[in-house]
Amino acid sequence: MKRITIYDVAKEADVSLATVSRVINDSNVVREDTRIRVQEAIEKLGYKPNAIAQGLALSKTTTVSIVMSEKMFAYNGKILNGLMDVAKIYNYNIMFHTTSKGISKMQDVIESIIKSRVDGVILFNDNFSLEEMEVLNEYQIPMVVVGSKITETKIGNVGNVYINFEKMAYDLVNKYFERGIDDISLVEDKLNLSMMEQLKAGIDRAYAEKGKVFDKYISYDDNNYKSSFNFLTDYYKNNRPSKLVITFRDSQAIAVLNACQEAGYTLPDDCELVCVLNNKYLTMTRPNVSSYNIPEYDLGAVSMRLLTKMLVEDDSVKDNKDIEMSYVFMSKGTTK
Amino acid sequence: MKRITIYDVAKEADVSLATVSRVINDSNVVREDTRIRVQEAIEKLGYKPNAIAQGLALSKTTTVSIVMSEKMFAYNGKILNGLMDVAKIYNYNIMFHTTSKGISKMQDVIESIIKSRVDGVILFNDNFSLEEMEVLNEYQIPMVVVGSKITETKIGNVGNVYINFEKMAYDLVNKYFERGIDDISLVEDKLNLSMMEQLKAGIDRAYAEKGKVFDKYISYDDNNYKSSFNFLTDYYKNNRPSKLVITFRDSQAIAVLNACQEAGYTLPDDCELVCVLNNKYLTMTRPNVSSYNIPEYDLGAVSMRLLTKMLVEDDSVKDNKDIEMSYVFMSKGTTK
DNA sequence: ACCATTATTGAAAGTTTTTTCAAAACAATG
DNA sequence: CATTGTTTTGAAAAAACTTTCAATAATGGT
Repeated sequence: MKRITIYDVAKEADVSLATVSRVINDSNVVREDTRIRVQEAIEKLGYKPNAIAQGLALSKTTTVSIVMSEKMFAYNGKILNGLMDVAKIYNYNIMFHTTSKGISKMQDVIESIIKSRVDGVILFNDNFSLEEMEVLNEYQIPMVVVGSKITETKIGNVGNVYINFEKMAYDLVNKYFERGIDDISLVEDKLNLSMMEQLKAGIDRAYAEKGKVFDKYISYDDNNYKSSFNFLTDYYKNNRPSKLVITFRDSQAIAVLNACQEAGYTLPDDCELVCVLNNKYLTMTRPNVSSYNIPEYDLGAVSMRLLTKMLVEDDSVKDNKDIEMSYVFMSKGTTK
Repeated sequence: MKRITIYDVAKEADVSLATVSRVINDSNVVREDTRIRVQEAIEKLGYKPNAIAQGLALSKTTTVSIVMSEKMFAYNGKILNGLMDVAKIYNYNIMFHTTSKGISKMQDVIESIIKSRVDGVILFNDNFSLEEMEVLNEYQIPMVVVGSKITETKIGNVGNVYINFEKMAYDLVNKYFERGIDDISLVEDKLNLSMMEQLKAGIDRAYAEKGKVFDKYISYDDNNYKSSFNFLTDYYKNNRPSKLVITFRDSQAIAVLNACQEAGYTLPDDCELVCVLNNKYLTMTRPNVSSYNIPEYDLGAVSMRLLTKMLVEDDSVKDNKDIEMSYVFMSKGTTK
């Protein structure tokens, strides 16, 4: 079965391909009656423009790449929905890439991004490096980094839509300082390095201002909940929990909650608990876990919108490529 | 900055483009010393083949589309990982599409799939219809449907990798029948229609064989956990829970669990609870919720592998396009 | 009815690759 | 060294579109 092309439509409508091309691209120079004739031919033959050929002719694929680490995948459903929705609005296709730990994996992804000639890319700020961004930049591919703040803004055409985790942690710690509490611990997370670093930085800054140094990290191999729970239960049977425990992800928070309870403590009286990333599971525990409501959908939507603007070189983004998103603390059952 | 093309490489290496094309495609007809010369030129200029032009020349994009409903997105992290991993192995790019409820949304996705000339598509069996598959089929696009069993196998080139939910429910109900229990209820789920239908069918079949008819559906608007929980708490304060409650998703199971406990019942003594889809959150409750361990990653991996075989018209798939995946029941704390 | 505009169309070149077919280079044989 | 047979290479066509520029058609004004 031969695919029908623009030639077939041209012949059917008895016009040249130039004219057919004009009608599929909504050019306004074509006369009304011929437009109709062409449209009928398109309809009759069931013609669908070949995006590949268009891409070649225009050097433009109306496709953007999204790349994130395999691990973070599960946590970003809503961000992805935001990204997808606005991509749809602006008629961009999504090419999806995941990176895994292996050394050259991000290299492979970059390779395929370059070969695919996508118009732009959205990077999740978890496990890629500066050099990798620079490669993309050499190829003039606009990109936006979503998640946390990027430190190097030197590199060309890159936007950044982020949550200020440093400030979040700084403010949180200070709030407890004001209540006279400085017995705080942080559950480490190896999944999202950059965000974690920023949280730590914020805590450190708060402590430093009081002339103290923060060092209460609770660190363990948290590959699965059960082992985390066991580790923590053990831990809390031997150590009194801090007055405030900060975790990054829901499963860590729930592990802390359950382990504390297992060890005979009650929250929030013996120990307060704050989870950075909010999600629905934190409302299913008893008590519910306090957390930050981060506008995940918006993070995605705003990122993609920013990218679409960058792609058409909208002047309004020239100096507005850094967008800090706000968040709100949701006090639930594990904080006073 | 001009993108460098195969011409530039040809000139640099002082050969024709045909030769350059041969070396990038690993053709074995090129002499060793010229191959090296060309490779050096490629290296020197940093040439990356234009996948779009290749796509046009070959009528082959080495890209496959994955389409799933926006709602189901969050539940399919592992399946997607499976899909991505094997796509990477076979060097396919992934185009990602989500469909939302609106009437024409799936139409839009199909439109863009056809225009993109992807080589194949993976469909999640949630909210698309037979007609939509037929459109894809008209364009000769091989597809595999992943998730639950498809009823119509009439349509051409489609594979199916699935869990037999009908049998799962049938067996489960019978197991309880054997124990003399027939007071069973099912929490309805509006998200994943096809899988839900199959569960119902299995339950119905088991009841029918006993000359009974099943009608204990617990149905409510479960858009968020809180409202589900409130509804169910209310419900269980006025109605004794069935001896067995079956739910589809984790959040439903947890809502039932918490609501029952809230209403003063203990599990599994007053009520047993089985959740069809297993995930880590079901091990964070007390007691842990019994569920079926479904090989999600494998569902994805097997589906993609099947598709890659279909794409090269591997004979071994000719009559093996239906693959039923196994699952195992994990008895945890909510069943005896 | 004629000229000057303006609107509409088509021919042809350009986009970057693969592939076929013929030509050129090389090797082997008598 | 001539001839045959293989390898290796290049010219040109093909893939399906967009766009520029020139040509033609339509319109308005006189």
